[in-house]
Amino acid sequence: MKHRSKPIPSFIKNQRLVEQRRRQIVQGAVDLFVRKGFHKTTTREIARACGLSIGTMYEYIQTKEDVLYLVCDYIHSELERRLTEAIREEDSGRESLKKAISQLFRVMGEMSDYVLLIYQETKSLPKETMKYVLQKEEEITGHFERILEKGIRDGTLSLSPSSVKLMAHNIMVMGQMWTFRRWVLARHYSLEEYTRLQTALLLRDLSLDEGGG
Amino acid sequence: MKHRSKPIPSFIKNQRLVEQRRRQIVQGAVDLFVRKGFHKTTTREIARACGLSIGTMYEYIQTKEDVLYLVCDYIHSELERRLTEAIREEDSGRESLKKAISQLFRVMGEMSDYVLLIYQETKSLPKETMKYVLQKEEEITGHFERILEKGIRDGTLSLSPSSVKLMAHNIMVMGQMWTFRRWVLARHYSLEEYTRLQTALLLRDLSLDEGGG
Amino acid sequence: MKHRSKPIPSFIKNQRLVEQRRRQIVQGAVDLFVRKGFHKTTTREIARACGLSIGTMYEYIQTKEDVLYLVCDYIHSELERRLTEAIREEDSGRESLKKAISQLFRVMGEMSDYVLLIYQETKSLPKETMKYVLQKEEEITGHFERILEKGIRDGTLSLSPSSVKLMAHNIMVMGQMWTFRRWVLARHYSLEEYTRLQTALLLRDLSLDEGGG
Amino acid sequence: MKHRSKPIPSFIKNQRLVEQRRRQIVQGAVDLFVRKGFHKTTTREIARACGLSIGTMYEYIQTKEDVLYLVCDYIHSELERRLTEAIREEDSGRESLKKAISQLFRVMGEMSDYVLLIYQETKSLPKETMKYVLQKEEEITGHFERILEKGIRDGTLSLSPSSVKLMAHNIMVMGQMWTFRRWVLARHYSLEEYTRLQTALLLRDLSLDEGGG
DNA sequence: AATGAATGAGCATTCATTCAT
DNA sequence: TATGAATGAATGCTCATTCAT
Repeated sequence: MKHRSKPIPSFIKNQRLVEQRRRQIVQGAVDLFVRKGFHKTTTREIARACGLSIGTMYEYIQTKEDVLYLVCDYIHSELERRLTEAIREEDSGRESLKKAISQLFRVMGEMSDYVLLIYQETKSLPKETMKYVLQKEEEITGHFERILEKGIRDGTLSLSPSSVKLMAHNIMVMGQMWTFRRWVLARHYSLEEYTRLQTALLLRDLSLDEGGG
Repeated sequence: MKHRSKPIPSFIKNQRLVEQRRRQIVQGAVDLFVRKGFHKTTTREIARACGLSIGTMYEYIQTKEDVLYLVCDYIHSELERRLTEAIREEDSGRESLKKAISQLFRVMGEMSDYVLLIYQETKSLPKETMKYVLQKEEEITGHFERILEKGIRDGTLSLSPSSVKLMAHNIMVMGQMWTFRRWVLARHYSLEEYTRLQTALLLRDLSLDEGGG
Repeated sequence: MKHRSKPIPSFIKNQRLVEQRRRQIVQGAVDLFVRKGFHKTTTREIARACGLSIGTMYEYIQTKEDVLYLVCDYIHSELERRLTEAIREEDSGRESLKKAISQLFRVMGEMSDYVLLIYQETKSLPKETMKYVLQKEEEITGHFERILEKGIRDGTLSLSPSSVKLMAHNIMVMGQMWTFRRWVLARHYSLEEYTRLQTALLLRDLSLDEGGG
Repeated sequence: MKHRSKPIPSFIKNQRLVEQRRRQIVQGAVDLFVRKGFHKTTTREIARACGLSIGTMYEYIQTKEDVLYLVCDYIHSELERRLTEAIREEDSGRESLKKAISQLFRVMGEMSDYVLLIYQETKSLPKETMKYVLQKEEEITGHFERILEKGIRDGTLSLSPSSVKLMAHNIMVMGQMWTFRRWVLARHYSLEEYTRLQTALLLRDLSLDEGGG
């Protein structure tokens, strides 16, 4: 199930330009959304932030919600890109998992504002558009599912097949947890400590001698 | 550190009446917020839903954001009430934890719309008000910390003291996870299955023979 | 088939006030529409012209098109009111017709700007709303149908029944013609001349000795 | 007084090309205007409909209102062309009139959408431009004046000279009436019936034995 | 001659809040 | 205490027109 982005119509014919301008729009909007939230950000602010006139901006989008979608899609793509770059084909399942979890925590630490944004504003998207965003989220979780399955196959991880999906989600949630609860966790743990403790917990759940589910 | 609710000024002297009317307001607003989100709900709609005129409603609040705060506070109180009613003084730490986790998943399943609301709209509160909400959240997590500490003291749970807070948050997050990811989890697991699998995972992490942290 | 006006929702509860304010709105809007046309008149101009703030005006209407409907409905009502006040029960059909035609031309002469407005802007109304306006138009024509039928019954007018409707429309159109073609007719005929000539023509068509249809 | 079309400046030198492109523009615009009205049709839509880029289109017109003028002028020309092709020099006045009326009703029936367009949108033209359109309208009516005069001269029609203009306008209005009131007339009469009844009425008014005006 | 990206003034509409009654 | 009419700044979005290429 390969993810397809929702096509946003544009009045502009030059496709290259459309992509460039939309990157501009996303870059201008993302920090505004993070700082003020989607609803409190005005289209005029977005236009100013991305260096386009309001009229020009609207040549490349149809509604303000399109900007939110573009932002969410960008964040997800960035997330996925950075996650997958840590995965090597030749590694064992367990090794892959270790690296992926480590990268997950690092990336979530660095992109926590953005991840928070997705969780808080996805519901502001039109129903149809929201599905695209949720599907992308599921797809990212899918990478962990595949690592876990590889570990089961090559015997380096222990997990019942029916728990694979759940465990993949658990891993993702532990990553996101830092973004949701940083305001309190950071008072007690550094990101490194947090990463170490949570990784230990997760790997122990998947150890051979103990079994899972 | 006992939680104190943020005092919302009112023009009305009769404190009993203030409380009654605010309960009315919360009951009218909460489902609107769940359904449409805070920003897309108008004060007129809230007034209609709670059976007050717009003028009267504003006698009991100062701003629309006050309603959001009252709603968040109500949800948190309800959450805490239902969580604590499952905890018995005479139980062992391990026994308490089992019951509390079981109750947590049950309550999160039932209140998932409300919990989602808090996570999506807290950021719409004024900075100062937001602190009250986050503090209440932390306080609820505190109940699990205290159960874990009891289990360590009475020897029924195994956990390093420095991991207590983290583990309490992990438990809370596993509860909330159902609200955030229900859209996909529910396609693969029933709430009962989900509860059973996650509880097993959590309790195994805290088992005597395996040690924690 | 009694005409019912389209109900326009309002946020204001006091029905008396709604009617008063809507009269204000109509009075403010009608001359703007006549002078500039519906599309070139802004809601702010209407609000200013009727002495309401833009916000207040929108408490009494839902859309700008509602104002157009209110204006059309007002014009039609005024037209009908002035037409019917010339009709006496005790008159013969022929006598009624003479008076009605005379009054029709007088009223059309006086209200020609307004009548023109209806003809030029009705198509700017939403489909559903347009039906109400057209129905009212038909209803006004109906008065002439009934006069013609009376004349047939009392033997003072000669006309085949199947031509009654057509002749009623012919009469109406001759009245409106002055509003559509005043710019050229007025260069050659005074309204009095015009009325005299057209009335003679119409009455001759309905004379006993000649028969109709 | 021969009608001259209003000259619309163009940046393009090649006059042949200007005329061809303007025909294209009119063909693209006319149905859009009929369907959506002048104000609700955008220049972009017109450009798309006539197969020109927006920039190219503006090489051949100066403003959107120029398109409306071109459309009105085209409709009038078409109207006149089809009307005059039914008139034969060798016919008597009465014979000419019969044929012209018959053709008038036929053409009005076929072009009713277009005729309606002129009546509803002429007022959207700049004052100066509007005069050209009204003059053309008057010129078309002039054809009937000339036929009536011929009938007076050759003794086949009876009409006082002072009523010639009025009667010519009456004829035109009876033709247009079908376009204005088709929505109700068509429910009671077919176009054929309508034509027969109205023609009978008009010819009776002009009969020798009865006199006119 | 043709193109189409850029512009920004302008528009209809909303809605939290106030305050006279 | 309760009411609800009044307010107007603010917002998302449009579109005729221009002009550099």
